Amino acid sequence: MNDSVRVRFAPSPTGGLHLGGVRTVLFNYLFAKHNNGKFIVRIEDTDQSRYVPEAEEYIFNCLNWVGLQPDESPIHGGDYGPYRQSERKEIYKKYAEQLVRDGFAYYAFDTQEELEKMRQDFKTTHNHSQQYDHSVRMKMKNSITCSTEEVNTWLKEGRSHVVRIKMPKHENVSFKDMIRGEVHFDTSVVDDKVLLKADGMPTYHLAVVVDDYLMKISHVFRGEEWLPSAPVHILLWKYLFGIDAMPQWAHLPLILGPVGKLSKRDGAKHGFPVFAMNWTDKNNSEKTEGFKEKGFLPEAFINFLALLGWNDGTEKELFSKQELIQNFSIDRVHAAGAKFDYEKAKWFNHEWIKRLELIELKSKVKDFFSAQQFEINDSTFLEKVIELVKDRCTLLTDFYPQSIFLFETPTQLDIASIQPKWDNKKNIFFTEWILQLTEMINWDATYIEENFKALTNLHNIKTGDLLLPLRIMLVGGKFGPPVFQVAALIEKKETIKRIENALKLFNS
RNA sequence: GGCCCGUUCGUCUAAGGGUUAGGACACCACCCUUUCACGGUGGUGAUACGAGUUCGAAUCUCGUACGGGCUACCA
Repeated sequence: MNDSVRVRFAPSPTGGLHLGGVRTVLFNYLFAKHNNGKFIVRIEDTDQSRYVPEAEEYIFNCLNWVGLQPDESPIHGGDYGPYRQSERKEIYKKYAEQLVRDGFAYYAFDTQEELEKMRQDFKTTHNHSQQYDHSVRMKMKNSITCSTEEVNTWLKEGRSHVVRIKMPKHENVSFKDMIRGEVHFDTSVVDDKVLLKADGMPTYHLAVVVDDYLMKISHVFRGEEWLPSAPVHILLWKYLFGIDAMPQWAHLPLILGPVGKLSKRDGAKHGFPVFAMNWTDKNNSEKTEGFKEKGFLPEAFINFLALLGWNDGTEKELFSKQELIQNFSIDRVHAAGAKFDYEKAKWFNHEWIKRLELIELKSKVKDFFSAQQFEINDSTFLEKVIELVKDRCTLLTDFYPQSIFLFETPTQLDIASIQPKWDNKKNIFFTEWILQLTEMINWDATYIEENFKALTNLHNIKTGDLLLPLRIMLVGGKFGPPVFQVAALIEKKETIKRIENALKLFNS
């Protein structure tokens, strides 16, 4: 449809990658791929105080895990680099100065203390926090209020200063959002945002406009939290590159937690992950659990994320990445925020565990066993195990408890649930069954079951009364696949061994 | 406080003037299952409120209420 589609995800390397961040990546990616366009990742590392060195690598690891690979990025290369804003510092400075020259921005020399004083002085019951805007601009220390000589001297002295945009008074700025339609702002209520900080780094507002222009970004998908600063960006586009060159905007609905915008805290409080992968905060060693380690499949993860704010208009809910690419369209993204539902997320995962190719599932299950210090070598056996238990596994972490007894003898038996009804009659039955099992030649589930039932008849005991004891003997608890299939899988020798051991325990 | 965005079952959503307001998750009941699940059938459950436009409004308009976001030399 359009081969000049270029979109970008622009994370700030300050910590773990949030659910909402991944959803933004997803919509960018799907839009790009649907339109044969390019998906770019740009690192917005302009805040030196919040910069976390490990975060960038972590972000790319997450993208790798979910399978949303960038076409261009600091590590994938590309023709529009550098892709880290810290490496583009000089570029922004040039544009900031151009804006000052053209009268769209100005130097401001106010110290932190002076800013604080201003906010206090102008604070009223009706104005919680006074902005640095047209109403106070003339009372502050900047290149509009001070003489040219003064300003030049300060500049020469290297006095600490920022560049601020000069918001026009009473101008209507509007643009067409792809999701929300026309959105209007009165520039009088927008403040004179800082464009270039005292350390020479740009703020987001300047950098985003400059880089989107230089990197030829055609469409911008970002979270709804950016909507209020859109007028600043629109004006910068107008001043710097012309409104015709401006990309199309789409402000994505927020992903909500139990109270407001979903946060890391919500996850900790309610026991669900919020980050894509495990993240450890180096400062306080605080660990935050990720969807990957929690046992989610990337297929399920992107599937439920896509359905948070988008649907294809049919009742279809299960989409592979390819299907998402094919069917995605921005006009089916809706405007209201979506509350994250962990139960539904788990349902998606369960569905994907059931439908994923055995080969792919196998290696993941193996990894989760390794995480429990248990190495699986017999791949064919593992396949049988997966087929047998996958219906009972919602998360990949469930495979271990749901099938470990197929690999090794259970150490803990739930004796309590059979003890009250255990008697010598049952003991005699099992003792005799062991003898029959020893003679058995056809070791398969149906055959074992038939044999078992025949013997219960002979002993005049209800089969149902013996099934649970057998299950506890072989599995250890009241769960798991059909008990004769368990016996078939663990083989004759092990079955007999487990019954013998359990018998000793039950009778003591 | 100001500005901006939003509002259909508890949750995710369909229905773009005419439907008994549909589906999915969760929940409940029954069936299947001599365990636990899967699966199957059915059920509870929603258009925030008030005006207007219209023969007819969940759908268009306005107001109110409520929810959310922003209001940093953070993104």
